[in-house]
Amino acid sequence: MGTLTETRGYAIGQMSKRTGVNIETIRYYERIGVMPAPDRTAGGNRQYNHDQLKRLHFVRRSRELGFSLGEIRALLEMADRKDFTCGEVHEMTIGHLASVKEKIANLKKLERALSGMAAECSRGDVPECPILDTLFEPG
Amino acid sequence: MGTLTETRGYAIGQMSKRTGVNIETIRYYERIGVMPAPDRTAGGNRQYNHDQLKRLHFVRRSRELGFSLGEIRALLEMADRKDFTCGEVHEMTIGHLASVKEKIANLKKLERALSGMAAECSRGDVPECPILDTLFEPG
DNA sequence: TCTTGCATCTATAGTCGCTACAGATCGTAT
DNA sequence: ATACGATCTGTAGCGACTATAGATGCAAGA
Repeated sequence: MGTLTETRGYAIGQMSKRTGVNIETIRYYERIGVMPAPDRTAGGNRQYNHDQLKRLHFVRRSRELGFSLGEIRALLEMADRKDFTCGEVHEMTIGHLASVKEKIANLKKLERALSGMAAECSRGDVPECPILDTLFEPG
Repeated sequence: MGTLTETRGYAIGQMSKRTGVNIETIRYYERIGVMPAPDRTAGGNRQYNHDQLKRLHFVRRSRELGFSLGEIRALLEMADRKDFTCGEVHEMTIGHLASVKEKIANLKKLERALSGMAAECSRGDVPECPILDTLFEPG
């Protein structure tokens, strides 16, 4: 039965496979306090429970969305204490969205600059290149 | 006259002001071999020449365009040896451009996901939030 | 029961690109 | 001569992991 599996919990490798988070990274999350210290087997191996699995999913999904571990810690602390409001979470999300938009804008500038440089390049076999020339310019 | 200034070279602070690169960062570039070890005054202060100023400009502009220090080192080595061709530089630029485009695409995905989550949020004073719910989901 | 062999353990160092100290010395203007 | 800012070295910290070494744990087969 699944019940037995549940009471035994998940080994770190199981957690890794289920969430896609690297084993080393899971231990790292524990070290920095993003994940709690789990139970241990008699021999000292980590044994996670279902809540901890959900928590690790949360961390991974948030990281994928570009939240920093600091932001994730803040979100998790609110969720742990249950003292958050939906408005607070919304605010954090909007703030993060703004920084994502800014990053996109900056990268688009880069994209234009790189395309421009590449377009002016003859791609020839010659040892002179407008790209390098541009980069050596002071302005 | 400017000639005197030129023979004396630039102190690290001058380099920093002219290029916008932090003093600590200039020393860091020297440590990792991106910038050469400059001459020193009798007392041991760094004295840069005009070529080194140009080189630092190159590094800064390339960093602004998102090239890694590894890529910059490669470009500089080619330029130093003068054994590069325009086509090689073009190739590196195009490769970098591709990774910039990829980053933009990924960030746009994030942007959509974050906007979607924020839109479903009531922003209320209630301690329940569809954003957190979404993040806790396994999928 | 023993052995094989993968999984996991701890601790430490490395990555990238800086940035921030502390405490000493240099250089220059008055 | 002195004051003061600039620069010096060396080291440690950041964020978010990743990699390694060497020692164990654990489960399954003979």
